[in-house]
Amino acid sequence: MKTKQFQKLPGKLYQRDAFYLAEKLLGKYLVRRESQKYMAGKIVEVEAYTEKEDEASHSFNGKTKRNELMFASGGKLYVYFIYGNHFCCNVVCDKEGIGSAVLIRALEPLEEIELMAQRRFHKSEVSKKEFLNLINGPGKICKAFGISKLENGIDLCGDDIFITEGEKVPKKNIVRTSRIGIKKSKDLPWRFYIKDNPFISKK
DNA sequence: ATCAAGATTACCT
DNA sequence: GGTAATCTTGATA
Repeated sequence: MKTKQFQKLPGKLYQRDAFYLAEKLLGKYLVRRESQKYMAGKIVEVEAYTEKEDEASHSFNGKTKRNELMFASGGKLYVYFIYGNHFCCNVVCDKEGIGSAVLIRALEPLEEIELMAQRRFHKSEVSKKEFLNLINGPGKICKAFGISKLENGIDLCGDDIFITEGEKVPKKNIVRTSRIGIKKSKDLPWRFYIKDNPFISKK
């Protein structure tokens, strides 16, 4: 695969806070290994969720069985099930005991696009429109990458799911807005995406 | 034991 | 633009 030349992000990067990590993850490559295949996409949209002053965060009311991964040491994958249908994946960040994570909201397809298309549309050829909609949402990413409850807690420093160095995104190309799809804490500007990228989930 | 909400998506007009 | 589908979780409305 073309992306294998890139180095995995160092584990200590995930120990930083959610805002630092959210911006840092833009332009990096999320890679999912399945036997010999490596699916990959460029991270183009993320959201930060923290424990304090964030009513929309799963961690706001403290640790529960569902959200305990958010309180783990940074560098794990936190996967949750929502609306009876969809999984969403988050990068756990900060130190052990701090309940924060970065939601991966949208990717630009890079590798194993036919496999992603199979998972999403049950066919390997996609139209232009289907290509744009392949992994431009948190539920779609998990469907295409085959991420479910089984992947909850995976260590991103391992070989199954990891994030590599990718493309440098200049500060001026990072847009910061309020988050999407939540009712509480709507006004906090904790969503970040790459300016003018066609694979953003929503304007 | 019961219930309402939810970090979404696809399909409708 | 609007909403049904679908089910796990956490609080007890």
